[in-house]
Amino acid sequence: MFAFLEDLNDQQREAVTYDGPALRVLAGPGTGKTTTLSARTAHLLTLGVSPERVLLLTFSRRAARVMMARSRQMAAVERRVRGQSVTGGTFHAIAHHAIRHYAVNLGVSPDFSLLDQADAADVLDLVRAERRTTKSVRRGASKATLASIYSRSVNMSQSVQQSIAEVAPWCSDDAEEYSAVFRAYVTRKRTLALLDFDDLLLYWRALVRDDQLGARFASGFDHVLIDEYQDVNATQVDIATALAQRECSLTLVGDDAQAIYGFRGSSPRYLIEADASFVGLRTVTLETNYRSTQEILNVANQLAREAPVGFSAILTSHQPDAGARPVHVVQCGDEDSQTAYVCDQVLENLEHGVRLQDQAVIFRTSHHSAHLELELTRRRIPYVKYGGLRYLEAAHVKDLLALYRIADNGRDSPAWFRLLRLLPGVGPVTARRIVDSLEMDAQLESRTPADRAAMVRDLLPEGARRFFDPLLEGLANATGDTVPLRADRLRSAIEPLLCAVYEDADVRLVDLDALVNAASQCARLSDVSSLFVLEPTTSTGDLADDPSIDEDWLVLSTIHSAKGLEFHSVFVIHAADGNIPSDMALSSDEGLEEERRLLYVALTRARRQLTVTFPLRFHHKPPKHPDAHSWALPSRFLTPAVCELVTWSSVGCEEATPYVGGAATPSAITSSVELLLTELFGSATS
DNA sequence: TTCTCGAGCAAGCAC
DNA sequence: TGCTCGAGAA
Repeated sequence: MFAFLEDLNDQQREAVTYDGPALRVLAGPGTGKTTTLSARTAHLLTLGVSPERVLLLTFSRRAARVMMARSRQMAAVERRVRGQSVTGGTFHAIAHHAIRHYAVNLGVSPDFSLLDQADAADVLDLVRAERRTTKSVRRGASKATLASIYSRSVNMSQSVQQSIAEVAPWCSDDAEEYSAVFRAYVTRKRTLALLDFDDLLLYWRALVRDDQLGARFASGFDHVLIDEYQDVNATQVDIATALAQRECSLTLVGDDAQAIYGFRGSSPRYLIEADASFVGLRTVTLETNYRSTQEILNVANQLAREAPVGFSAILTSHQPDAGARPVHVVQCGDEDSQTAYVCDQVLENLEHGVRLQDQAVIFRTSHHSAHLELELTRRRIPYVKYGGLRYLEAAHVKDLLALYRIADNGRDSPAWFRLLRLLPGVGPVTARRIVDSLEMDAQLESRTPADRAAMVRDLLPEGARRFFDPLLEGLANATGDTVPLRADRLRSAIEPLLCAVYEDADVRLVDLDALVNAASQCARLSDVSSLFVLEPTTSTGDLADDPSIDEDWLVLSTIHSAKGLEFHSVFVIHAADGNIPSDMALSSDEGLEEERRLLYVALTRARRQLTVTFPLRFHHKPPKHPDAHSWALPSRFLTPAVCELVTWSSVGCEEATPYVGGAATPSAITSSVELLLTELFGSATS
């Protein structure tokens, strides 16, 4: 027997050594999912499967990296396998590679640019504006909502009408118009050689379904392993199915209790009903939890038990632990006391030898950490934040990426539009006019980016040329140079412009180094953008200010970004009703249940210490009531039965009453009463 | 046509 | 709190 098999339990070993067409591993949190998947990969390699014939699909680059490194390590112990890596990455990243490779066969321009979410929304907004001949009285969906309606229809293969009903019911009367906008969007993308995230999956699906191309693609792989299968959407299921039909052995790993991506078309039923889709599917269930104390699992189990459906697995801790600390719920007077409490506890843990890196503060939405971040900075506690504002969402980063995109795909109108508006004296009208004339060009496809830049120059107002000339020169000279050289040259070319546009340019320019560095790994400049978009660095800290390696830092993370991670101590903050569950999710039962799973994911990140906090009084910001606040209720998931399993305390407010959540009344009622009183009498504390 | 400034408003999670 | 949109001045 191979050494790495000895450390596994029976179920894990069964999963690792399974030999057949399709395997499903149902693995609750902390049950050794990563270990099992890595060991299975290592096992395959040890049996002689060559690494590049194993395809590992994950939902985050971090997961792919971890898994690939571990399997390599395990296999290396057997001394039979060289340190070569399996093929791995996110669905979108693998799709991207495949489409670049087969672009010509797929009828896609090999120079295509990739639109991220925001880019896609911009293009949609643009085609909508172009179609709006008469001034519509009704105010439509925001461009972001527009994008999510589109994406939903595509990913769930459902009508626009249906998607609107789910996402923006107030727009239901305009379904026809939205469909027309989406048609125009599709056409526009094709003309300009643009692909959005959804297109990546659609084209990949088309590829694997095609008789010849699909066979060719699939023949490159013997085994396909898919992590977090509860988070796949219909398109991804189709891809998996097509690969299975082409004789790839499939391993699906997931946990329906941790399905938290319904908003992008995922559904846990694909995992649950996998036995119907895959012939000969064998199922292995992992139930022993190696992560958390039984105290923590009891709370998670109780939360699970109260779900109307699903949550089949009840977790049992492997750790016999007499002295385990109970789960702590802390009711805080307001946000200040919540923040102070968390900071104090973190420091206290640190004094007891728990490194900051082994402590995490997790929350429902990115901005929930804003208050805490200020205080951490004030107290000089270093931290990294996962999720939230991404490095590549920063304006100046997108500016340089736009230039990179143009350098490869001179047709990329959104990139041109973005770049042109930076120039002094060029506003939306001029930029639009120039982009239009580029698109009108009969020889659109045959011109080089530098040719197009020269055309642009002629259309610019005099004052803008001074800034544009370096760009023109950068684009013109770029041909023939290596990618890193071009990347650096273009960065230099855009610097004067960015200095003129941004007041804090000196800070921003530093960020661009990361882009230039990334270029050294890329075959083409537009891949720099793809690299960042598809395999995003998970924290802003990764790139912005590389914290020195030996430094310790606290982890802040959204619940979504925390999935798959574990920490000695976890603080779940802002666990008030309205935040968890988010009041935006309350319109449907599925929405509410997804929020329950979200809390479940949050709780099960903790190994030894779990603290849940919520501020009783918090500010919110309706117009005209700058000082308004409302009184929060604890999350409705903190039911009496859950509360029996935890200890309660309070800080910054009166004696703690084990306040029972389960409020059927939304916090909006308390808040509206409070608002009225504030309006009449002013704020009580100010 | 661009730019500036103030009023009004909106809201998340992510490849 | 931070952005988008509209009005008005350059």
